[in-house]
Amino acid sequence: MDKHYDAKAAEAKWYPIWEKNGYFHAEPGKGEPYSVVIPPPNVTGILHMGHALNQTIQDILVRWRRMSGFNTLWLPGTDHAGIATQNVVEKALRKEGKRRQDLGREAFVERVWEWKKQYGGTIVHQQRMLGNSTDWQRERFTFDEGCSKAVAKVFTRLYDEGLVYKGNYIVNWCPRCGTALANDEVEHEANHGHLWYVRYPVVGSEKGAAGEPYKDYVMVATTRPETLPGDTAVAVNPKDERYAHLVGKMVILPLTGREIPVISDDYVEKEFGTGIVKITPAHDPNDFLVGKRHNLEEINIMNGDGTMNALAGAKYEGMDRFKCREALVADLEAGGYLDHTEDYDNQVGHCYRCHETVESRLSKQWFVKMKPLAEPAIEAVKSGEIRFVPERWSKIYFNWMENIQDWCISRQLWWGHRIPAYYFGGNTVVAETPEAALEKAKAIDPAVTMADLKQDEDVLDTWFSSWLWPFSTMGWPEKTADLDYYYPTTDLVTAQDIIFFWVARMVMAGLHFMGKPPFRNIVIHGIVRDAQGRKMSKSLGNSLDPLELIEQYSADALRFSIALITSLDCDSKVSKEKFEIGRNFCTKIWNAARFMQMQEEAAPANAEGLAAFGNALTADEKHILYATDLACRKLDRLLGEYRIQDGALAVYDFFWTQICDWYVEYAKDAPDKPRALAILRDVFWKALRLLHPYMPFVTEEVAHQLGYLKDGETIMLAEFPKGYTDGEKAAWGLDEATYAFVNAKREAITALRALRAEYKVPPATWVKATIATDDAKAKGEADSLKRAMRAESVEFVPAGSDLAMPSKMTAFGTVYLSLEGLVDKAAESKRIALELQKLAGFIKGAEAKLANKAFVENAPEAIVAEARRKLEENREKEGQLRKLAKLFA
RNA sequence: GGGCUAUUAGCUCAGUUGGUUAGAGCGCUUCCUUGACAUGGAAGAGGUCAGUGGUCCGAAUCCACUAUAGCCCACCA
Repeated sequence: MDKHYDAKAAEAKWYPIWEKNGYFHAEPGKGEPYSVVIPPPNVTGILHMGHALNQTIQDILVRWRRMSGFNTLWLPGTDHAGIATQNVVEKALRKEGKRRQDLGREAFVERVWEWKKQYGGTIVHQQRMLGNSTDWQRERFTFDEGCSKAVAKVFTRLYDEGLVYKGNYIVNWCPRCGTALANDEVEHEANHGHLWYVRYPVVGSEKGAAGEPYKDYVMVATTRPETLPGDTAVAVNPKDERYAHLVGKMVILPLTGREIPVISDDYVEKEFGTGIVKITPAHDPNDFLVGKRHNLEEINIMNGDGTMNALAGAKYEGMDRFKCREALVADLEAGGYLDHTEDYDNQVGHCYRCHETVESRLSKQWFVKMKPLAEPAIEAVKSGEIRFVPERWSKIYFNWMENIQDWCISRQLWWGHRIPAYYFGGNTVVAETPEAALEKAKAIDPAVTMADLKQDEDVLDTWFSSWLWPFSTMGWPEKTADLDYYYPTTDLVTAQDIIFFWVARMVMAGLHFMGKPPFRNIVIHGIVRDAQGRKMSKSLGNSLDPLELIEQYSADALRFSIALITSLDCDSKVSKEKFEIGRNFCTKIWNAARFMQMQEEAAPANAEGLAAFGNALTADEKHILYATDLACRKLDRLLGEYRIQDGALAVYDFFWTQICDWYVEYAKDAPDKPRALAILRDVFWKALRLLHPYMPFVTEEVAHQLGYLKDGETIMLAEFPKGYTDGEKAAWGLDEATYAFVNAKREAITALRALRAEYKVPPATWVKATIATDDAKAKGEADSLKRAMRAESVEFVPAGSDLAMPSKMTAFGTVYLSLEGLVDKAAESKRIALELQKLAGFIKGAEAKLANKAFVENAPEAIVAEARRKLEENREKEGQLRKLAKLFA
């Protein structure tokens, strides 16, 4: 083996082998299925830390299950991402000085497909760098033929069921993207604006003095004066006595002369502003509802691009909405209608894609009725059929589901699934294909031809295809073996920010169209943040690029470090240094492997293997076997509970501390080296397989280097270690007591090393150690202790012996270090005094505890006994120290 | 306004049915380069577990309140 591990070479070598040999590929049929669909990244996307986190978790679970014998499918793919992708291509067009309108719809869509062909593979390539064991033969795209079929089918079916409808509705509208947005595509941000107080004269009021043109008026407060020309009423609260006399009267809309009524509605809050609100049904969602209740006219005064139209008045027509605001305010002031202006902070909606201020706009859109879909989705989580991990997310899910709003699904874009609704002569038909639509149309009017049918211009919200992902990717609406076998999927792993966008809707779609939930467990992880806890973003420039990290530290290092900092309960803060942990661990694994190989070359491992050893093993050998057994069981349990981080920590500690720090040190000078190495060989192979889900590349490379695997074999498909059988454990004499005995022995070794350090005895100096114990087994460890302690002698004296030497108490016995060298008496005396003080504090506490009747009577016996033992021990220690203090006095 | 979460060592975090003197990694201090590994080894310093009150023999852990921070939902023109 080379002195240094070449991660880059190993990673470049193994991934293509895995892929080519079909190790990622799953076939329905045998065994127990385990399936996961990947949250499809945007086809325009590049791999960021969020993906790295998300996919590392999935790959760990998937590799673990696959090795554990499950028939495992991890299904990859990408999302066509309507707005995002269209924006990217439009941007490219702009560089050529063209707009999409110049190309026309068909040519533009063609152009987007070309873009996809050329650049759409970026993220998919990057996912391979991470080591994702996704079944690439099943790679899907939300806009591919099959998924598109599923979308058309779903739309048609919902329409037939009356769950899809087209309605005049107030929607969030992005003037820059030129499309409606769903509620959750709008981000609210703080805005420093103004509140303008405007007088609306009561009809019939007399002209007043200058600056106050009418004597009788109502005053409204508004943040959006530019919508004034669209007002069709002013409203007061029905309980507001101040204005009761006005209700039913008419007022004059300033600058237009139009007369509008004063109405009363609960929506108005008495305390806010003047307690009088202008009602603009076409430009505000609340006003829209008020307008519906009071049968008010809806006057749309704005164009789709954010400019004013003719209904705003000739003067403002064509003006941008913000320009218009300024102009209108100036005119109100000039006309004496503006009373005063206040600063006012509120929240304003912005487009989540392009950040433009969102407009409320009246338009015809398609909607899905969500209530009937939500009810079974709530039930599925309540009943436990679907489980959130961590469980608390279900609360947030319920909260949303129970207050669900209809989903606006039409988008005024060109890139996406075109709505399968066709119009002719005032009729609408909805069908999966144009042919089917024509047939339906003919049933209404036999004379209709294809040329008469006009398909709806809009496309569907991207999430309208994503919500079908778990089954559309498996071939639905066809009946397929995949669906039969792999649906419902087992785990869905995603971040909290798309619970509503995606997860909740998948649950609804799965239950509605498949009659089964799309997945059993929803695993929600945190977001990756920077060292200061800020979200990673391009504009802040605080993003870490996973590809750079792979370049610098290796994919295994990235994966392991991510796993180690991943907590499902909170967001993860990362900085570059964190990835050194993973890299260092890779190096450690490599070096340990080198050590084993070198040792084996010098003294070949016992070839007969572990079975031949019977009950002749040393305590240290039993200990490592026992620890290995524990590690296997522990990791299996932790992964089953989605405790990726705890698992990483457990396997890290097992490998580094148990194997490298202790067992390898033991094996160097083991009494029966071939046997010790044979054990190491077995333990190491188990460790590699435990590590494989976290660090697939280095484990594969080392497994081959060490000859665990031949060419053409892979650790990916090796059995995940289960620990040793009861039979093996009995034959070798593994038990808890021996395990504890060796832990105690290590404690003694550590104690002696600590004594050396405290008394400044150089590590190379041979010392004399004494241990006070009556345990006959302990005495049998003398040789091994000598080596570990670098002691020329280890003597045993009866427990309770009282030697005038520095000592430490351990579970193994009291360890004494004979001081032959020189010691700074004054410093020692001071240090001992301090320690005595500490001890006295503890003894006092422990005595009080044991004097407490309630404790002695109520606490479990073992706890009380332990407390007694501890107290005794510390009293003894105190005595020792006092003696030492005299020695140094 | 409604909901959720967090607060443990200088930093990032464990601590899952309440039970030894609260742990890990990084950082810091001291010592160690005769080969598995300095991307390493040995030892060490560092915490009244945000605060107050309560339940209990016993609380980082359970309850209440307070403070601070963060997230989500809904928004008052």
